[in-house]
Amino acid sequence: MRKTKASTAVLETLRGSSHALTHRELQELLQDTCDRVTIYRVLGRLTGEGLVHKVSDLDGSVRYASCHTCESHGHAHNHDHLHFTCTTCGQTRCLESVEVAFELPDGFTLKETNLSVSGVCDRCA
Amino acid sequence: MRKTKASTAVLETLRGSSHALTHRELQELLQDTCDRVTIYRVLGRLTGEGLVHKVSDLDGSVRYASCHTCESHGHAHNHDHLHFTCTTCGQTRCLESVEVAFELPDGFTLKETNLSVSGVCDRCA
DNA sequence: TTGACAAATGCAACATTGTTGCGTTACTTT
DNA sequence: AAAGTAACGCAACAATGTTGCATTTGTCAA
Repeated sequence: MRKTKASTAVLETLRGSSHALTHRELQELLQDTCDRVTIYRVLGRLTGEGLVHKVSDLDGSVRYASCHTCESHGHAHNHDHLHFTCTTCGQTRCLESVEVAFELPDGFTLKETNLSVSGVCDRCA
Repeated sequence: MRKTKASTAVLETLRGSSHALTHRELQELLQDTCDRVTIYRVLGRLTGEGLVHKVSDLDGSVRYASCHTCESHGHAHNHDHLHFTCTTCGQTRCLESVEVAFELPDGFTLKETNLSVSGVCDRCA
């Protein structure tokens, strides 16, 4: 994957954000840095590379967040943390510290996870 | 909420399915029973009533499933079970037997959950 | 440093998914 | 049976995501 104006801008924006961003939010933040379509393609590549992960909310809206803790582990990516969407401020944050425990029934094998919950966050409490 | 041709058809279809259905799948199954828009509105009402729940997959696609175990508990709905999407057959199923345990940090309060994982299911193993 | 190849971009067009307004239909209640 | 309102169909719109193709731009090797 090449280092381009668009890809670095997207990655920097995601890294600079405390919460997960939608495509729309990214587009607004990036203004005229690059095209709408390019953002989609960059996000696709970044998630493929494991630098970013995709979160689908309870309502079905899709957001992206940079992998803070993940990168340090090299290729053993672990996105099994919880995503919290605050119903007051609307922000979706990665709660990387929260361990989620579950056991799949016999015959099932695990590949990826997307664990989202909603409620009121600490800042809005 | 009134009992209409559309609402009963949607609910029966969801109840008769072993897996969660997308709007598109429902539309194909219901053929000319009702309009596309009506399906959206019925699904909205059914989820509001707690007879159906909405599942957002890892990839962001939205599915609906009838609440099998939930209904028996009356109004204390519990959708905290796991949703499993098989990457082989593509079906998303509710694993109601799987308990998911996690603890939110101080200051956070829980409202709803959407716990989705992917992998290979028992039938495709 | 330069040239070449391929990846990445922009643009336009399209596809899918979900929403809204409004006049009409059909449940439910009395 | 009548009335009131929820639900419907249709059309139009809005939002989100995808694809094809000509052009630009990183990257790598000479």
